[in-house]
Amino acid sequence: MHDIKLIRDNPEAFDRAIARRGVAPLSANLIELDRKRRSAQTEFDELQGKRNTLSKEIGAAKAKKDEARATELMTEVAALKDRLGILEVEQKAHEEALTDALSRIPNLPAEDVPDGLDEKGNVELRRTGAPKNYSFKPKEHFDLGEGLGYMDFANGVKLAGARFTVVKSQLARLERALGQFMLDLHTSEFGYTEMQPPMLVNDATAFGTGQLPKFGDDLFRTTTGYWLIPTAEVPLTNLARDLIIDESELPWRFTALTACFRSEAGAAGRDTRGMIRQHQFNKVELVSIVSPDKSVEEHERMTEAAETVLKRLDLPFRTMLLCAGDMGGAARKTYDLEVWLPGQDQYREISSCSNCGDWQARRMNARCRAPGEKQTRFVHTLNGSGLAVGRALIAVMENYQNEDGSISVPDALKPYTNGLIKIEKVGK
RNA sequence: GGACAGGUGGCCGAGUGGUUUAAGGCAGCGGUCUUGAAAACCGCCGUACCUUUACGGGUACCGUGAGUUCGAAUCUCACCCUGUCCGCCA
Repeated sequence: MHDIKLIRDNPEAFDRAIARRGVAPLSANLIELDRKRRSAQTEFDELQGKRNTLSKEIGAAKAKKDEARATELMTEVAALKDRLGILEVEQKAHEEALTDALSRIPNLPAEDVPDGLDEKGNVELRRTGAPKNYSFKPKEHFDLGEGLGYMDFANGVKLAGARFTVVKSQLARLERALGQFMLDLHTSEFGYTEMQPPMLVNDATAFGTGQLPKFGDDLFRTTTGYWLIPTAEVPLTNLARDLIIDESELPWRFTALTACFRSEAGAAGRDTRGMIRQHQFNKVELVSIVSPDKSVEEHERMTEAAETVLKRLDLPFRTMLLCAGDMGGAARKTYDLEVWLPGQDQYREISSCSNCGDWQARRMNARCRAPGEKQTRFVHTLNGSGLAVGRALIAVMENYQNEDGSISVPDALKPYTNGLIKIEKVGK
């Protein structure tokens, strides 16, 4: 959500900024809508004030038993009614139109975000860790998983449909270990508080983080009107909704391991094999709520927390700075972490860390106040995957595979696997 | 799911159509007093929007939305939420 006052003051700058995201100029329309809204409201307020005064006089006249005077005043007020009704409807209509228009515009890119319309414009910032040399041709995760008998795509289809998988036995154990490891890291070393939020949310919550009104098609919805969360960012960020938080309490840092549900409406045909793109997957999410002057440094800190997961797992990755056209609508600036997948012979996204500035905070009406100050300010919100657990499982499988199709357990996960150090086919 | 009771400012709580401009209290902030503190006393003490160069002025908000009325925290309707009991249930 954008601040109409800012647009009013800097219309050209606003149009230039949204142009970087491929959006046509909007400021002239918005300003006109705002002008109409304000003119209706001003007149409405004045008339309403007049009515309130007269109504009070009616009360006074009746108290004095001056019925003649009261009747006279009542006809005077009655004359205001029609105009008042028209103005109220007009004001509300303009306000709704303005809010709706503003809520559909993506966030403005930060100044240090590069130009570009799609992923080709992203900038590689650094590479960490080097891909291993394999003395054999590394397999993709689905071949490894099926070879071990621990990744069952047929039963995923049987139980649910395409883009669902049943993970079994030692591999399920490994996935659980990954989640525990990540949560422990973020809570004990980076100060995040572990949460178990609802995985079904209402309209207001889905609106707050920006899924609604534009992207409802990407979500699953229950027949009772709940939305299945596409990421724990949605419930965790909305914890700040409708609050005025004392700035001495900030930052708030939350983490959660939840299932995430995505309809993948626009991804037909992409990544159809394997577990890369599922309707349901587990993810450890990081969310920070900070005062407005702290979000830039918090963004770096959060990205470091996500990178640390990959470093501890000794998985090679690169850090990308997304260009203006490739970011999600809520973000001002986004870093993607892409993990090396030797089976696929390429880097694949495993984390995305975004600074949303005040864009979500305005939608949620999430504010803060410095001690002793009267003025409230919108908080800044940040979210990042730390990491996508399903994809981390894939990355471990492909990077730690052995020639015989078994998978070594990374050192960092050994405390979580109850003695299991190698995943291999057991029994029949 | 059924029955009943509720939802008022940061918190408690009064308020069933018009001097209510939401009483009073607590907490908080400032002041007087005090070596300092406490107590006492005095004052301040919500959010947003519109308007104004400014000082200021105005409007809305008593769970949400609609309605009745010249006028609604108060009356009507719908919905949401909370509590208690019953039923069901991990």
